[in-house]
Amino acid sequence: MGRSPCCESEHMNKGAWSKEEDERLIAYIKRHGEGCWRSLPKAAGLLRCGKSCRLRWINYLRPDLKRGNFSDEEDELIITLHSLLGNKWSLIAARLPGRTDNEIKNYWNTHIKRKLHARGIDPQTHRPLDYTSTAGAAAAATHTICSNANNSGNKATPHSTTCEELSSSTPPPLRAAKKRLNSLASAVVTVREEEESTNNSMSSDVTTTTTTAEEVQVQLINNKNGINMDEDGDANADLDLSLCLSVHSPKTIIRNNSTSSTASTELLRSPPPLPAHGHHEVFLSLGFHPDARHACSGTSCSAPTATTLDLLSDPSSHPISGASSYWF
DNA sequence: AAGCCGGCCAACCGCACGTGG
DNA sequence: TCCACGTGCGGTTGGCCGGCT
Repeated sequence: MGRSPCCESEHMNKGAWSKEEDERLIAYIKRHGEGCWRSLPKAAGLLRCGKSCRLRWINYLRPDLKRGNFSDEEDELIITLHSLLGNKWSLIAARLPGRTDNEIKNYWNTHIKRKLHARGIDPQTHRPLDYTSTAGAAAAATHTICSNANNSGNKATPHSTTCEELSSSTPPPLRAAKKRLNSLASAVVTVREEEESTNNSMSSDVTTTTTTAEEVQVQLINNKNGINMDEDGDANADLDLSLCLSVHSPKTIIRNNSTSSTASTELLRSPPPLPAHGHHEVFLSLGFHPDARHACSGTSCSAPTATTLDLLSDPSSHPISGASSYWF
């Protein structure tokens, strides 16, 4: 059961915001900053619930919002990110400055879906619409299912049965690992040459076992969620999870923008050399299938249960003086 | 001109998650 | 460990608007 609605008060305004309400909200946030949404309406003299204020600010009033049509580049980026992340609109929005998750979600549903259909692409699987029941199709479907199973909506989908099967067979540590990865996904990724001994709160959780520029195997050890990540990816243990990190430059992502879910496969298969400077796109793949590590580390990433969970990136620039160690 | 229809999008709703007591 | 609370996310709704008949 969820919590009761936050705005059950009978005297709350609902529906479209008036100009005066907008001005009050903007003025208040300019003075006091964002946060404390529950108490904000009263403090700002608004007859709205906190959630409504937050939505109005984030989706409409924020000064850094980009207005106007989506560019072709943004279209392609959204398609690429959706093929990797599924309906994780907030994560996709994080990669498009000035765009909100709501805006991207609406744009996806009203424009891009149609665009992909016109191209003969299934917008959910990113596979050709006539793609039939080959092993590859099954793998792709599973990939999507895994990604979607991680979503919170949990609305029934045409694949819901399989999804439920997968979810129910997912061992608790994996669920915790997914949570963990999601939290990592919003963390800053920094690549530096030195300071390997510098430990932040994450570094006790994550140890890099190799530090080549092209691929990093990551072992999660004894983190606070109680997950034990085994680098071996032992075939006989469901609980043996493996992670792989591959590092790519943003340009490569665009260049490899594919109309199918093989995009990530290609990227993982042949990551380009790290540039000396700049920031990097990092994909995390979590596998709970014995093939997952193998899939991530080389030949194929379309393993049945390899799940690309989140895109890690930091749009702000971070000095990179090399690529010998990674932490986040 | 009026009615219908479909597209668009701001806003809402229900739920999950993180956190602190 | 449990519970309450605040926050954020993704799916859905409903009203507005323009095009068509």
